Amino acid sequence: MIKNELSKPKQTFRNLTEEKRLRIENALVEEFAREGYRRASLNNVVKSLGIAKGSLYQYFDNKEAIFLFVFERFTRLVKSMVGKPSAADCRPDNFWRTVRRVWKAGIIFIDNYPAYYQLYLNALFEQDIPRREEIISRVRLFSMEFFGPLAAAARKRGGLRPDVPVPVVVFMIDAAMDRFLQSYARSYLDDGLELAAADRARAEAGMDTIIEALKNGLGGGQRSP
Amino acid sequence: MIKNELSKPKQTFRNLTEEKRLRIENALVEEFAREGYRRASLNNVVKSLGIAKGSLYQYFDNKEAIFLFVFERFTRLVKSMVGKPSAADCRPDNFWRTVRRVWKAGIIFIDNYPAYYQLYLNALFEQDIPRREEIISRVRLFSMEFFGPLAAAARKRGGLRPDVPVPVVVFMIDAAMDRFLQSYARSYLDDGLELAAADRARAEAGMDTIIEALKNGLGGGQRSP
DNA sequence: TGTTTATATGACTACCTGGTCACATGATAA
DNA sequence: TTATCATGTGACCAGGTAGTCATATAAACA
Repeated sequence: MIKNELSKPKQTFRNLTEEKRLRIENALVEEFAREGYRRASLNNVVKSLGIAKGSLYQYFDNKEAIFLFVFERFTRLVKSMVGKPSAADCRPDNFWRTVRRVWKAGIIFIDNYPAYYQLYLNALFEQDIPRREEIISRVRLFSMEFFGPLAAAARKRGGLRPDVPVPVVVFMIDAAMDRFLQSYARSYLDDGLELAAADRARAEAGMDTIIEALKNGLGGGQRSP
Repeated sequence: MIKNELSKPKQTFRNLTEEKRLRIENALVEEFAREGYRRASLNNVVKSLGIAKGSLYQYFDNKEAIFLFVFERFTRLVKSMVGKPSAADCRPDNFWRTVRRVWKAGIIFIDNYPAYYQLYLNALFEQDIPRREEIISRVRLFSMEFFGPLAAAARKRGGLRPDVPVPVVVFMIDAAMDRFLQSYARSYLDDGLELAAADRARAEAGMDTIIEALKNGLGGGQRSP
């Protein structure tokens, strides 16, 4: 995860009272989440906030800077919720427990910040997003950076199959987790798991089934040599 | 998969020569693939085609109808490439071979029709797409309809673990396949598998590793009871 | 030939966008 | 009080959009 700031609001913005700043930040997230980057309308935002268009440009340089600022808040939120691997996470025999912990953090994140999650989905698949590759890999690399070393350690200790390369392990966990969370967040993507209702208990049960299946495989009794 | 047509072009369009019709269809796919639905510009399309704006509206009712028409062509293409389960596909001990066949069909589809695949990705994640839920579930349900019965049969015969429900089996295969194909199609989504180069041979090798891992699990030697 | 019917055209409308700028407001300092 | 400076304002601009419609063209038919 690169430390550099993506975008800095003007001093004027930082001088605002926290209340007003948060009101503006929230309105911006909501708009970008609902409409994506390109279609998001700053006219809309200022209208809903009851401030003048010019004010927004006293706070930020342009639309791109606004988007990057909002996206950076998303990555900060994710990092603060998932954190770095703890000492317990690093014990190789805790590997699947750690997977479960991070996965659950994802569920909680969506419950707490649905708009920010939607913002991320939009960034993932919309074209012409400013510095798109950079901001997406900030999030995607996070997964590899987090799970990669843990998986490598677990594999060395025999907790993971030696014939599956670490990148494939991370890929599969990430793919299952991502798709699961997308289904959880957006009902019509639901694939028959019926997570739509956003019933946290049911979601966790589904998650556990999937993690077990990742660990033990889908195949029948006999293992290949 | 519902049979109803999503959108019908006007008679005028159907009266065109095949050459002109295809030229127009291709230009439309390219535009929607590159820009998504909302930002796609019909002005752009007619300019690049060298026809008049009015002509487009002689062929279709409006932008929505145009998009739905193009998307329907995508679903038709997918269906024609994957087809229905063959007799061989239905043999329970051929389950993983069938997974491999469909997965490979996905790779070939992306190689042959990259714009159509991009169109699908846009539809997946853009907001305010006409009849979005309907058209997405048309594609997603396809996976369940195709693999569901095969998985159920394989599970009954002991080819799949009895403690993993069929929807979970389909979910995991679909999630891995989808994410793999997304990485294959779009380099910056690559998660360390290095499929970016679109090297078909390497892609198939990666696919095989993932399928094996789906089948046998990521966990170490010992199985849970 | 003249007449009807189908298709092609592009100027036009109403509306939206991001961004600008001359000016208004209010607070602080001299 | 007056002067200075940060902040707030909204009319305005250039440029884009989807969609319309009167008119031109061409083809088919009488």
